[in-house]
Amino acid sequence: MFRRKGYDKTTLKDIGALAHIQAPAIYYYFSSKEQLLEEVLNIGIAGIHDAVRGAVDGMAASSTHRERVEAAIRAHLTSLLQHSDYTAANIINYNLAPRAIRERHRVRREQYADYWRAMLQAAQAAGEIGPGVDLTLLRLFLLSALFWTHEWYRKDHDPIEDMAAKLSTMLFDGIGGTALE
Amino acid sequence: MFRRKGYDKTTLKDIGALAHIQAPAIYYYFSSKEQLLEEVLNIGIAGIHDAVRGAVDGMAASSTHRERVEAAIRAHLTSLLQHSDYTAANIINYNLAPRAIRERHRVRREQYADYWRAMLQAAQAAGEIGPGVDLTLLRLFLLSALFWTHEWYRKDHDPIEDMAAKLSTMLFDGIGGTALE
Amino acid sequence: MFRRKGYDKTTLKDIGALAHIQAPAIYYYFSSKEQLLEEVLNIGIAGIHDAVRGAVDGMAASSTHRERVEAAIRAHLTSLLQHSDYTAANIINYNLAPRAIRERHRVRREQYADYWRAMLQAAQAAGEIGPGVDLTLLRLFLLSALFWTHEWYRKDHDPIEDMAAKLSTMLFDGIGGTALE
Amino acid sequence: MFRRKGYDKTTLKDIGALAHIQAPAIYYYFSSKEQLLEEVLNIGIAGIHDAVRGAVDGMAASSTHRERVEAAIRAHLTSLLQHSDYTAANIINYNLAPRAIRERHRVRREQYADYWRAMLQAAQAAGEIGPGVDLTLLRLFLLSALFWTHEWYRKDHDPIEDMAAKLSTMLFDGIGGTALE
DNA sequence: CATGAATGAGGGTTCATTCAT
DNA sequence: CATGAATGAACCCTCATTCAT
Repeated sequence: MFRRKGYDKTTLKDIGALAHIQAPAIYYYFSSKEQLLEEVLNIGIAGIHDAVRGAVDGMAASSTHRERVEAAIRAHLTSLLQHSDYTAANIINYNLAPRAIRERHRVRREQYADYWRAMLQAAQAAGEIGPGVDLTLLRLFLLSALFWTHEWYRKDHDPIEDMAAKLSTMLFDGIGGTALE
Repeated sequence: MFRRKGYDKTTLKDIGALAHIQAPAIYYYFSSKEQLLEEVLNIGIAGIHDAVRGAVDGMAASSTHRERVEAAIRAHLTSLLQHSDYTAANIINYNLAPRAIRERHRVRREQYADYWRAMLQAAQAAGEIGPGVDLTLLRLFLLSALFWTHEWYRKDHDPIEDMAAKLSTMLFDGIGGTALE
Repeated sequence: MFRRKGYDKTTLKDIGALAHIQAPAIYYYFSSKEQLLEEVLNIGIAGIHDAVRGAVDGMAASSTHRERVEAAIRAHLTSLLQHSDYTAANIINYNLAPRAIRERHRVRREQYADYWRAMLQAAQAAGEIGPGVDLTLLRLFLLSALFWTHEWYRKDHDPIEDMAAKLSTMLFDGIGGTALE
Repeated sequence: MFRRKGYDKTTLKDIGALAHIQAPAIYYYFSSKEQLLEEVLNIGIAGIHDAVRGAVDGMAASSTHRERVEAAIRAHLTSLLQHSDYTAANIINYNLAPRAIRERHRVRREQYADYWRAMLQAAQAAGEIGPGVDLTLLRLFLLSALFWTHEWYRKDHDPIEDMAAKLSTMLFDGIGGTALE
C-alpha cells in the first residue's frame, strides 16, 4: 500500500482492508502509523541487503571480483523488482518520512552502502577495477541506477538476469565503440 | 515546498505563506492544488530538458558524440542539482501524483527521453558507442543514475563538472582494470 | 486513579495496570466502568461518614456539643486528607458522574449531611450554638470549607489537629477583634 | 458547557452546536480544545477577581474592614452564583486540566488569593480581626466555603445578600451561644 | 480467573475548498 | 485582487467493551 500510494495517501482504513481487519485493530500490532512505516522501511532495506549478501557470500571462493559485483547487481535487481514491495516502498517513502524515522533508518541504509563499498574496494585492490576510478562516485551512480529501476521496470522487460549481465558489461568494459581508436 | 515536503504534506497554507498571501488567494491563480502540482511538474521537466538541449545544441558542429553525451550529462546534473527545485520536485512527486496528472505529464517525460534516445542512437551510428550496446537499457540506467543524484548530492561534494567528467569516463571507457587482460 | 486524573481521563488500562491485570479482567469484578465509579463514590462517602460518626459516638457522654463538633471536624479532615483517596475521588468526580449514578448516590451524601444536621441542631438546642444562627447555611458553609481542603492541603501544612482546633475556635468564637468593642 | 459536563465530556461538536457553527470552525478562533479551556479558565478567574475588587475598591474610604470583607464575600458569591458560568467552570475543571494549563493558570489564582490576603491582613492590623487568628487558614477555609457554594446553591435559596450577611456575622461574631459563658 | 484479539463509536484535528465581501 | 469565515470530508487515534479461548 505504501508502495502504491505513498505513506500520506495510504490510510489505515486501506491497510486494515488489506489485512481484513478494521482500522483500529492495527493499533493492537503497531503503536502508530509512523511505526508501521518504520517497520516497512526496515523490512525493505533488510530484504535487499540480505538478498545481495546471500548471493555474493554464497559464491565460490575462486570467483573473480567482477563476477561478485555482477552477482550483487543481479541479486539487487531481482530482490527489488521481483520479490519485494517493501524495498520499493522504502525508496518511495524514505524521503517523505518524518525526520525521526529517517534518522533512525539512515544507519541501515548506510550498512548496505558499506557492503558495496567494501566489495568495490576489494575489486580495486585486486586490480579488477582500474586504479583511477573514484569508488565513491562509482558506488553512488551505480546504486542510483539500480534503485531507480523500480520506476521504469515493467514485467515485460528483458529478463532481469540479462539486464544485470548487460549492465555489468557496460560498466566494466565501457560502452565506447572503436570509432576513435 | 513540494520538493521538501512532498505534495501531500504540503498545505496550501504553507504555499500561501511562502508567497506572502493567504491560502484562498492561491485560487485566484490556480484552480486547484492538483493543477498547481501539474504546473510544477511541467516546469521541472521543461527546465532540465531546455538546459540539456541548450548545452548540446550550442556545441560546435565538429564535436564528437562522446563530447555531446558528456555535455548532456553535465547540463542535466547542473540543472538538477544547482538550478532547479522544480526538477527535484518533479522526481519526488511524479509517482504519487494523481493518475490523471501523471498521464498528461508522461508525454513531456517521454520527450526528454526521446532527446536522449536520439543522441545515443546518433553516437552508436557513428561508432562512438559499441554496436552491441543495448541503447534502451543504457539510457534507462544512465538517466536513473542521473536523476537519483538529487538524493545523495550535497553541496560539499565534488564540483559537478568533475562528476560529469568522471561518469562519462567510467561509462565510455569502463571501470575494468588490467588484472584480467 | 479517579482522584488523580478524573473519571473520564482514567482508562481501564490505567486501572488494570494499577491492579496488575489486563483491562478486560476488570469486567470479571465490575460490570462496567460506571459501576466501578459508583463503588468508588460509595466507599468515599462511607469512609468519611464512618470516621466522623466513629469519632463522635465514641466520645464521653459528658462531652460538650462544641467538643463534639470539633471532633467531627477533626475526623472529617483526617479522613479526607490522610486516609482516603476515595473521598477525594468522590468530591472530584461526583459532579461529572452520569446522572443515574449521581441520583443513586445522592442519598448517601444526604445521610452524611443529616448526621451533621442533627449534631448542629442538638448543639443549638443545648444553647451552644446561638439561637439566631441559620443552621442550614452554617452546615453548608462548614462542609464546603471542609470538603474543599483537599484542593489546597499539602502534607507540609499544619498538623490536621491544629487546623481542626483553629477552625473550631474561629467558628465558635468568631474572628472579630476588639477594635470595635 | 465546560461547567455543565466538564472538559472531557464536552465535545467540540457540543460547543459548535452552542455557537451555531460546525465543530471545525472552532479552530478558526482557537487553536485547540485546550486553548479554549485555558481561555475559559482565565475568564472565570478574571470575572470573580474583577467583581470583588470592583466592589471593595468602590467603597467609601470610611468603611470598616469588616464591611470590606463582607462586601467581598457578597461580590464573590454574586459573581459566582449569578453572573458567571465561567467561574464555576473554572472551579470544576481546574483540577483536571492538563498540567501545562494548570501551571500557567495558577498565577492568576494566586493573584486573587493575594487580594484576599492583603484585605485580611489590613483588617488584622487594624484590630478588626483578632491578633491570634491564623490568617492563612482563615483565608483558605473562607475561600473554600465561598467557592464550594456553586455545588449546593440553587436559585430558590436565600437571596445572596442575606447569605453573605449571615456568613459574615457567623465569621466575625462566632456561632457560639451563651450556654458556656 | 484471565487474556489476546478485535470492534464500533466517537473524538480532536487537518485541510482543500467555497463564497460573500 | 484578496481575505475572513466557514464547511465537509476524512484522518489518526483512543477506549470501553466483547468474546472465544
